[in-house]
Amino acid sequence: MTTAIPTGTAADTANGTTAGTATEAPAEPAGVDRFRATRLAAQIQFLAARARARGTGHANALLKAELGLKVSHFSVLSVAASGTSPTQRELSEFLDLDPSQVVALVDVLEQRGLVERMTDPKDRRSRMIAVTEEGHRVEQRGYELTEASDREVLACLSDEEREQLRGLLTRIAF
Amino acid sequence: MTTAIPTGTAADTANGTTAGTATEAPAEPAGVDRFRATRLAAQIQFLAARARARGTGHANALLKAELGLKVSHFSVLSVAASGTSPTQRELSEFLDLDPSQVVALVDVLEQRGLVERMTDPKDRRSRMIAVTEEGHRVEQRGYELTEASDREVLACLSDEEREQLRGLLTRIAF
DNA sequence: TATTGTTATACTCTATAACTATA
DNA sequence: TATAGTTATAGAGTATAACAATA
Repeated sequence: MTTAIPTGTAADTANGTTAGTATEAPAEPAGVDRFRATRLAAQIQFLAARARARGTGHANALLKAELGLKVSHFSVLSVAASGTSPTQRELSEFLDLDPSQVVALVDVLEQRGLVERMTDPKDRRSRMIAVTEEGHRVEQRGYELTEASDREVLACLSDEEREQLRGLLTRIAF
Repeated sequence: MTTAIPTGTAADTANGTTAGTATEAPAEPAGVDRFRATRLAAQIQFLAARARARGTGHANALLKAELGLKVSHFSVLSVAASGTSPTQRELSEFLDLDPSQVVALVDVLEQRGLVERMTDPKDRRSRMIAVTEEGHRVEQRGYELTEASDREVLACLSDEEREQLRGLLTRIAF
């Protein structure tokens, strides 16, 4: 929905002498692109927010279209499917979600038969989230979709640059 | 509020033989850190969302404490203060905000005397946002605060790495 | 007493539809 | 007719408080 950022903004090089409309001013970006020179637009915080918005929007669209899930659902499912038997409390802490949000997300996943709540025998207050076979299949497909989303949003970067970015973000995130 | 990510998680190297409590297992991260080995936690999309959440949370806290503003208010103010005389429509497009959101944000800024709405003489439907002297002072302070927030959140990176990150994110965001 | 999960609730953010004034 | 701004409103996302079961 909100992925309306027009592509091909700065890629209009190699124009040469094929000037159709008479726009010969050398360095005055058209339309809203002139704000890219703003000092706000150079702040990493601002850029990260934009990049995340694009990424989440794109991934949400892919996941919703094929699996009827959102990124938040997939996050819970993916951690649960990693063989670590997380409790809801742990999911809440690791994914920066409120415990009540985890309840709602697990409810959806459970209703679709993708996960099951199992009481932890070591602490009967806790619920360990186990993933069903179908859940593992959906998680696998969701992973492929989110990876494809990543590649598309980061298509302007080389493989090496993507790994650079992953490394830098990992150090910030943890 | 949500910036409760505990620091000093993986920095416990160089422990040698000073094992106080008998935890001699070589590679089993404690608590919630074991989920960092999840393949979800390696996705750039996931990492960017985390980094942004930390950054926005921190910047919001600083801005609210000293200026009573949020990042979204500062974004509008900062673009308006850049000498580009943006209209609300342009702010909406560049900042990925709904036009109705821009109305509310400009309302707040105007009520505090930081900006003024001026009808564009070339198109009397549009409102150009002009920044007052006080608005420029607040924007300057807000910029310093958000820069400080950036530096603190990115403290784990060297200056060179920060510029690398800025460059990569710029290409993704635009 | 403290904690996990749960429910209900409120608050914020975001998106939509209808209206006005201009074009 | 179409667009900029405005208003009201609905929906999603997020946070808070109270409760039951368990520690």
